[in-house]
This record gives sequence, C-alpha cells and structure tokens, in this order.
Amino acid sequence: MSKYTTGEIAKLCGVSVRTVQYYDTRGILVPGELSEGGRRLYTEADLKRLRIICFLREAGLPINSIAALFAEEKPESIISILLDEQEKSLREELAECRAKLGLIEGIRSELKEIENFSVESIGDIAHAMKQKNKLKRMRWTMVLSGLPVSALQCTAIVLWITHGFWWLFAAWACVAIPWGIAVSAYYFGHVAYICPECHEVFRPRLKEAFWAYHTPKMRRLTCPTCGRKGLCVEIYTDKEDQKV
Amino acid sequence: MSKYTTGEIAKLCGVSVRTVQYYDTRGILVPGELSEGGRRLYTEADLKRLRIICFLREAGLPINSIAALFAEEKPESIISILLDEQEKSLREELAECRAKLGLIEGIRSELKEIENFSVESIGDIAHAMKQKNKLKRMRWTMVLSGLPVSALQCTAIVLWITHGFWWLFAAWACVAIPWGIAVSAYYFGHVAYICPECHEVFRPRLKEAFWAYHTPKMRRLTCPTCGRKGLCVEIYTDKEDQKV
DNA sequence: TTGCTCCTCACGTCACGTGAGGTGGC
DNA sequence: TTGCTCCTCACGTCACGTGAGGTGGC
Repeated sequence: MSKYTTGEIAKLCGVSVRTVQYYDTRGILVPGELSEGGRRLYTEADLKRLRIICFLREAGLPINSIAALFAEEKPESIISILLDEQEKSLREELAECRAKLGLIEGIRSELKEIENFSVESIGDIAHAMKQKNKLKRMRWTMVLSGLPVSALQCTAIVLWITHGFWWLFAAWACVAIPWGIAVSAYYFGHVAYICPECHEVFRPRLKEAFWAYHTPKMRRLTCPTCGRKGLCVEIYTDKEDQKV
Repeated sequence: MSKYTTGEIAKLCGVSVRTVQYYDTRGILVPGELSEGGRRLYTEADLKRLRIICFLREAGLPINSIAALFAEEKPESIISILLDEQEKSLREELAECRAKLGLIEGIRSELKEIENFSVESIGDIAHAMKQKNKLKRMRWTMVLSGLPVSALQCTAIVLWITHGFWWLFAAWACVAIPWGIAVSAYYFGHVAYICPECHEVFRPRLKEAFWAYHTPKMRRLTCPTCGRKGLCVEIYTDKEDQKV
C-alpha cells in the first residue's frame, strides 16, 4: 500500500496543503497514520475520500453536511435531504444575485438622466426606483381612463363635420375640461419632484406644474427650498409621504 | 432639527442597531453628535446617508466601495467603475451557482441508477459525471462512423433480393466483421467499469464485455478484484488512467 | 424605582489563506 | 549540509449576530 504525504494528496486532488490540514481538524479526512516525526500519512482510501469531499464541495455542500454524510451509517437516508437543502439555498442565492443585478441595471439607467451627480443623487435614484412601478401603474391608469374621453371627442368632431352637430362637441367640452382639471389635480397630488441641487422632495403648485416643459421622466420646476429652476425627476408619493 | 437615536434611525431604515453601530466603526456613518452620556445622535443628513448606504448594500456593494464613494470628491468618476466591478462579481457568482445546481442535478440523476448506495458510490458518481461528456462524444462518433457501414449493408441486402447479387453482401461481410471487431476493441479500450461492491475501476476482457447483457449506462460484468458479478456503471477512461 | 434603550468588548460565522517560527526527511 | 516539505499556532477575510455586563434616560 502506497502512502501519500499532505503535499502529494493535495496535489492529486488539486487543493492546497492548508485545505487538507483543515479537513483533518474538521474531522472529515483524518490521515490513516502519522509518521514518527508527526507528519500525516494518507492511504489510498484517504485519497478516494478526499476526491469525494472535493466533489461534494464543488457542488457547494458545507463541511458539516459532508461530515454528517460520512458519519451516517445509512448515507442514502440523508443524501437526498442534503441535496435538497443545498439546492434550495442555491436557488435563493440565485434569486438574490438576480435582484442585485436588476438594481445595478436600474441605477445605471437612472444615472444617465442626472446632470449634477453627487452622492446625494444616489438617494434620489433609490427613491425613484422604489416608486417606479407605482408611478408607472398610475400613469397607465390615467392613460386608460382617458381613452373613452378621447373616443367621445373624436365622435363629437366627426358628427360636427358630417352632420353639423356642433352642440355635441360643446357638450363634450363642458364635461371634458373639468374632468381634465380634476385628473391633473389628482395626478399632481400623487407625484412629487426631487430638486437636483438640494435633493429635497417637493410638490409644485398645480399651475406651474401644468404648463411646465417636461419629458416623460422630468419636469422643469422651481425648487421651493433652494429656489433653483431646472429639470426635476418625477417620483410617486404615497399618502404617508404626503404628511412630510 | 430633529435628532435620531441609534434605535430610531435603525428602525427607519429597517436595519439592526448593531448594523448602525458597525457602520460607525467602519467610518461610513459617523453620528453628527454624541450625547453627554456617550450616546450616538444622528441628524437628518445622517438619515439620508444611511438610506443611501442601505440602498447600495441591497445592490451588494461592499462597505469599502461605499466608503470610497463617500470619500471621493468627484463620486461620478468612480460610481460606474464600482457598478461594473459589482456586476462582474455578481455574474461570476451567478455562473458558480448555476454550475453547482447542475452538479446537484447530475448527482440526483446518477443516484437513481445505484442499487447499493454507500459514501464510496459518490466517488463513482463523480467519476462518471466528469467523463460523461467524453463518453457521450465517443458513443456518437461510433454511431456516426457506423452509418455508412449500415448503408452499405442495406444496399447489399436490397441488391441481393432484387438482383440476386449475393456476392455483394458476402463482400460487405468480409469487410464489416473485422471492422466491427476493431471498433469494439477500440471502444472497450476506452471505457472501464466500476464495481458497485468494491468501487474498483476495472477493464473487462473483450470477450466477456462483448456478449454481456447491458443497458445504455451499465453492463453485467465480473469484478476482477472482488469477484462479484453484476451491473457495473460504464465510464470513459483517458490514456492517463490506462496506466493505472 | 423600573423597564427600555444604548454602550463597549469580545467571540462566532465559513472555509480556508497567509505569514511566523520551527522541524522532519531526502 | 542544504533545500524542500511539513508542522502548529494565530490572525485575517466579510458584514454583521449574539450574548455579557454595565449604564443612560424617560
């Protein structure tokens, strides 16, 4: 029977000497023999065992699980449990990784919008990203609720042209204009803006916001805190935030 | 200006008191003030800062990177570098997770084949899985190289039946039988079997292997080490292994 | 005075990596 | 005798969690 030293067995399995020693202290690979000088001597069986350990470690099984597997007299009774546990934790890790990557992508795309970047801007980005879905949902609700109104408008105009029913359009306008004002008030009651200068969250006066130049994500407003006028990122605000 | 205690600011950001204290010792969230009794008092700016820290930590950025970001006077110069680094390491982690999950799936499917499971069987599984692709590739090579021979056989049989050219089939047989023996010899020269009893890797005699009952993955053979006759898992062996 | 919160050590987590200082074995 | 390998401490990694034992503040 050939014997292996720590370095030899480590090399054969592609691990470090320290790792082999560590597996000894953890009790999962105790050398079959010690030399007179106190050096570890491993047998052929130890080599096979180390190969098994390395393989299970490649699959990410913790040392404790491997130890439990070797300790068990009927290993088939726990191997599938251990594999299930490991699979579960790997799937969780996978989901976390994906979530983090998603956040990073989000930060990158928000970063492009920002002109005067500072660390505080990261707070604005966080705020915008957290409320992004709610903001999107509200915008879609507004657009969809506007569809029947637009449909009525088209009908009224067509009937005006084809039949001269001008009073139908007038009636539409009497309903639609207050409706539009109400919707705008509702909208601006649920969004707020972040000043790119002082990073304060504020709600503008309806009149200024209504006529202001804007892009899908931003609106040119005057910050009530620092007085700066510029493009401010639009965010959604919950009712709780409104107290602030 | 309102002041927050450690517990208050922790609750507002959904982290533990210990975490807030830890961020102080790491220097990324030093309280603006200390009370006479030595208690940490945080300002509104500190709260914003903690929110930023929590957000970046959600994306998995290490404390050191966050510290570097706060220390930098021009944070925009390093933010994208930090994001790139983090994305890279997340993608690596993702790949590792997937590899581990793949291994676990592999172990599960190999586990089904095994009758007398013991810890040593895991070594057999590892061996089988590592060489699986090579084994598959060799099998495909054999099947594909066999196609023209089979085509010739069909042609010969058809011509024998339709035109009575029996000598064509005879000629085919003269070539195909030695060819078949050569291919088998090559095949059994590159595979080996694992005894389910003593887990030794062995190469059977060609004559026994050729006629033995087998499934796609196993073959009924006699182990030269322990003498047991039973279904043995087939594995691929490299030339290096052949020396052993 | 009594809970509650906060304080600072200091150890534990996980699987090793990395020296330091000493020694066995060819 | 000289390298090379191996040995055992013992600390470091990473972001906190978890007591222990003491104290501030309402």
